Amino acid sequence: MKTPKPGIPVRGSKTGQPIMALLDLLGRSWAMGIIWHLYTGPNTFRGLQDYCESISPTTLNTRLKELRDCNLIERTLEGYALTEYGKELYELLEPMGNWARHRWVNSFKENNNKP
Amino acid sequence: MKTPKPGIPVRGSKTGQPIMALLDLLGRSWAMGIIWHLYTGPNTFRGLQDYCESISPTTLNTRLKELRDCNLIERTLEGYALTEYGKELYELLEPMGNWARHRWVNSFKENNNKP
DNA sequence: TAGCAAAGCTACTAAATTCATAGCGTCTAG
DNA sequence: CTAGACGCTATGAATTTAGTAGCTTTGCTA
Repeated sequence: MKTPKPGIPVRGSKTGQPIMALLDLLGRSWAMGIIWHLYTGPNTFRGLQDYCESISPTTLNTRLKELRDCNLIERTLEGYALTEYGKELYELLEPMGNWARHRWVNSFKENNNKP
Repeated sequence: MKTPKPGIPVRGSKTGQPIMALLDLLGRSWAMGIIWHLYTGPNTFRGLQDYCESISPTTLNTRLKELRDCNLIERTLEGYALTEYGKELYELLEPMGNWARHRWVNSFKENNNKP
């Protein structure tokens, strides 16, 4: 699977606008989950496998490669870890946690839209 | 495809933590792209198809259903549009645009990691 | 120093998702 | 009527992901 990077054609943009490359990258299974989890600290391949429960090693490996190619994570002595860029991105993602918990959930209580 | 909602088992959380449900929902092809685009204003099914270029009507339709089930978009007389919740979510996504353009791209210039 | 366990994968097949294309039914304008 | 736009559905092929097994290396440790 081709790694989406700014400047090359990606899903949603033939010219590879950075935001579209980013949305393409993050819009793949487990990509955001991995970043979310790594913020708690570096982790090993098997550790991530356990965390993700249902991820296959094939997918985990390609996802890790993509995230490395895009400079969001790197390998350290303690396992995979977020880079500076990865941490910055996490911090942009973080507010979604509170929003999901405190705002989004309300939308399911209104007009009998049960989860 | 099962729509991920808070409170039910989703990818990454057997108990359906809201953030995991959200990451599951957004981690599907075109989901964030649709939200990103709809912020510019309501659009029709065919309009979205054109915008997304390579999306199939099947996928577009299931994605629209999921986003509607999760209260992020709705149908209006002018076509599909973001709900209040959808707009809120967009605003959380928005900073990623600048970050991608002004920060992330730099990571590809360092250490000859060409896009 | 032989054995064992953990880590980081690769290989392979099956299932699920997505794409690509064609076309149906409804509505509105001409 | 007829044509075109719209919102899809149907079908089959291609791509992605899951599931399981197991190889290779490293570091104990007995």
